[in-house]
Amino acid sequence: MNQPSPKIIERLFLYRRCLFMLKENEMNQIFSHELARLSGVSSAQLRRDLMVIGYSGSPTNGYNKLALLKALNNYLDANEKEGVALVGLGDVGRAILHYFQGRRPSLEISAVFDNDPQKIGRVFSGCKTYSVDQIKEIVQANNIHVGVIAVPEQAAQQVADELVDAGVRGILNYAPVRLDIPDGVYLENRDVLVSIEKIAYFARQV
Amino acid sequence: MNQPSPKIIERLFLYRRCLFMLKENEMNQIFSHELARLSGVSSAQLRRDLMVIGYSGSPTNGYNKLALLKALNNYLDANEKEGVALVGLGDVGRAILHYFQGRRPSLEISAVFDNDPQKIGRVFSGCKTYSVDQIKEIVQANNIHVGVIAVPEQAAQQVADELVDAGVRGILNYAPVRLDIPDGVYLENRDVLVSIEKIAYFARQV
DNA sequence: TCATGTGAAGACATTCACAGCA
DNA sequence: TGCTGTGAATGTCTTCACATGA
Repeated sequence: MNQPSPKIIERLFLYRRCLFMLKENEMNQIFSHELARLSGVSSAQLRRDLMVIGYSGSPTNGYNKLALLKALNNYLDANEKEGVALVGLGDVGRAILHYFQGRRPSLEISAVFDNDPQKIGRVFSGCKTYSVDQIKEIVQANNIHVGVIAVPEQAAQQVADELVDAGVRGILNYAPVRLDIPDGVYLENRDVLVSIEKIAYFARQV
Repeated sequence: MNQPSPKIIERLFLYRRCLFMLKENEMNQIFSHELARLSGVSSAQLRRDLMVIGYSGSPTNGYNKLALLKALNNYLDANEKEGVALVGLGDVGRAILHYFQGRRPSLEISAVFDNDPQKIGRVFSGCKTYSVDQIKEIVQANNIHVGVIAVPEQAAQQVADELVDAGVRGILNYAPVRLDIPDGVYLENRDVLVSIEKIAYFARQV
């Protein structure tokens, strides 16, 4: 099969999280409509999505939770631990760092960059802070392929260029600018301003 | 025309922001391919999207920036100023508050809620903090229809229920849980963990 | 009987391609 | 000529509906 779409991948991560939250329960089987309900999707969509990971349930008993979880882990996670570079330690950067660190065994923020001399050299949430001038050096030395941009809009494009130059292949951008990124680098934008405006727009419609 | 899709609305907000950034330039006309380039979409898509706001450009000169901006404002903004309720003043809540406040003339965070007695009653970024027990009272008194949830996952569903009960019609959820929300309330989820996992997944693909 | 897996249909989104106009 | 606005075509995503098997 071709590369599954970002939408499918996102839902697979979501199913995994929902399954994970249930792991404690005594029952170790779950039906597609149950997991679908927890995830907020239709059961047809859940079953269709699961086709891509090649795990099959039983028509009588549904899915085995642990086996499904294992299949999802196997499909979604890297073999070795992966590092993430976080650029910008303002409110947004700090929020991401505190929230993210330690949540996923196979993924960690392994370098943080800022241009505030007060912060450079210090350790936050177990993660050392470097100058933004060192992006290329540190990202390459640590073999990092994922970057999160949480700097003000004026600095975002330059940071993106440096990350890409250093070999980063996926970028999550919280700065409210459209980044110019070469093909082959996966980019998603998370603009709080646009998000809230959009919610407000739809809240207004009858 | 029917209600345009969330995707189209989001891009309209994006076009507006790109136009706004250009406002200073001396030229007051812009071609679809120029604005499309800045926004990172195809010119065909830009033109198609603009159909919904009913603004027409000229084949010779393209679009008039100010007229287009005005048409977008008219289409996207409410007539009166709208209030937003922010629940949770941890790292995420603070980041949103600092970033958002004062950016849009027609939209402001007009009430903040938290359960930390140290914060209740204080004013942050011009915005008074209330106890989460007061959600219904304050949201209704201020005629708020948009809520942003930035509380830990355990508290999120209850906060959502209270917001909906108070009359909120659009929710932006930063807590890493799937919320159960009645039809008619517009919901979007922004889960940092899933976002980064997804980026890492695609960064890994050749 | 009831849930899975999946071909086929349907809904939705994007792109193509061209008429019409200055 | 070169751009806009848009019908038609293409592509993608979601749902339907049913054969299959326990």
